[in-house]
Amino acid sequence: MSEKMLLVDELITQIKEGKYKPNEKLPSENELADQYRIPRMVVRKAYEQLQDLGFIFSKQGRGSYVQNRKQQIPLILTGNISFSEKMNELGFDFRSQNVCFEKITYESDIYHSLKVNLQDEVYRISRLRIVDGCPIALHTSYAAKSVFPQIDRDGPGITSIFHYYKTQGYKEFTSGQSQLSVVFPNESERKILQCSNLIPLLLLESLCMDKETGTVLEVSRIKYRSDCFTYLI
Amino acid sequence: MSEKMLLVDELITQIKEGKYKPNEKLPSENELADQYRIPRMVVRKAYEQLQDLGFIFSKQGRGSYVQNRKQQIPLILTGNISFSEKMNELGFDFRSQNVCFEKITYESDIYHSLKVNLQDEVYRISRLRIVDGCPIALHTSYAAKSVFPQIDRDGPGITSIFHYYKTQGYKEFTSGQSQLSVVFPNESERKILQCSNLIPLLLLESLCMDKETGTVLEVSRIKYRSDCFTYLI
DNA sequence: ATCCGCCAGCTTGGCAACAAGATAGATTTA
DNA sequence: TAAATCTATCTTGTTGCCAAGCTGGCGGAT
Repeated sequence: MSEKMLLVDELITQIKEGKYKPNEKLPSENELADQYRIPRMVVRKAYEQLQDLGFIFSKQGRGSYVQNRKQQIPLILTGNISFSEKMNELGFDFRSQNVCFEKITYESDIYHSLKVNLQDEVYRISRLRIVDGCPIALHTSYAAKSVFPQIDRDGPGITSIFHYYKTQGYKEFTSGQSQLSVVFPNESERKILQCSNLIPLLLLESLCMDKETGTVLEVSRIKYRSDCFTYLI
Repeated sequence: MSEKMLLVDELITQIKEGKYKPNEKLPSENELADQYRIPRMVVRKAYEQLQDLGFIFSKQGRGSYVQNRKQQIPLILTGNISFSEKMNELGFDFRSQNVCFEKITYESDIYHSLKVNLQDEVYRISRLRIVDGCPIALHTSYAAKSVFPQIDRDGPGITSIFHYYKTQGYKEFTSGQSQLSVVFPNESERKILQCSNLIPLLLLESLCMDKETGTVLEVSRIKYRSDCFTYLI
């Protein structure tokens, strides 16, 4: 197993160093196997892992090629300006797309964070963040009907949640302590974010509260593709 | 390929839900293959990926077993108190170990950040952070001899770098803007951190400066095992 | 009764042969 | 001549078989 890992390490280094350019063909499995005096299956497994990691893609009958990597966009995590403002500041072609709106079944941690009880209706609103045509983050908000009585009607049209909050009479916001962790995408997230299964996602969880009253407006969960960003904090 | 990913997803979910307990034996490759009506090779590949991800381990002739996962320790990232202070605050059995001290060859970004010139000697000091006997972070500092004239003599004995700075006459520190990204461990990092190759590491890069004079004391690079922590910011 | 060795049957690991897809060039055909 | 087809050869993908390792039970020797 270690042989595979070492080969993966070496190939990643070579790709990053630019020995192989994007869309350039890599050595065939047999060539590499002969070169390193290792079984082809080891090279195969290494190539498969590089595919999962999003570094290369392979085509039967053709060969394996270097995937062109996303640029690393520096992103300011702190401060409570909205995502679109952040991106516009940096001068990126940015758009947002509502991908999902639905009522959720009871989830204790979310209901607890929102400070609502079991009978309350809670809705999930997911927006996909797209930069230069490339989906780079999935922003999911959980909001209660008891705070936003018309959420079930308005929900499907929301693309900027901060804007919606303002139309509902909330002017200034504070965010609770944010929690950061690393997760891998599940099936649907892979499809939506168009990434392979070993792209780590940076998960940022926080609460958004009304500055004046302290009302919890939403539980916010943002999953950023870690291959697209570096974060400044 | 998609079949493998779906199976990996499902098995991870089942492990997290506790369907399979730590050190419990998983179904054999053939059993799962029969159950899901898929080739054994698909199950094999799924199991191999779960090994790389640190969820299971396999023994030839025995079977595959659930790896007991590390607990998720909440860690406060912000503030400029030292790592050991942070951990003591949380009441963890914490120790630190000097794993490496050596002069580095020229690296433009580090030299630039330290604001030193090509002739300067720069040393790398790496400390391994261990909680409850489990290595969870690798803290690497780069410091110049022009700032710490006796660094080449003192270096090997340093375990707390903040303490060393204080002995050198620096009292208060500020940290520059921190940059956060996600990387995978290389060969030596895998060995030191005792983790498999698909454990994402949270890389936190920052500068440490003397509050009074603004002198850049070090470039700091901390690699945290993402399976051991959640981060509060 | 107890111990030891053998063997059958399970497990994961590895490999070689084959399948399938693509391509380039030679060859055939209109 | 030009287009179509065949073929040799390269590529990645798949499969099935056997090796290697472990376990438990059976049976014979002590």
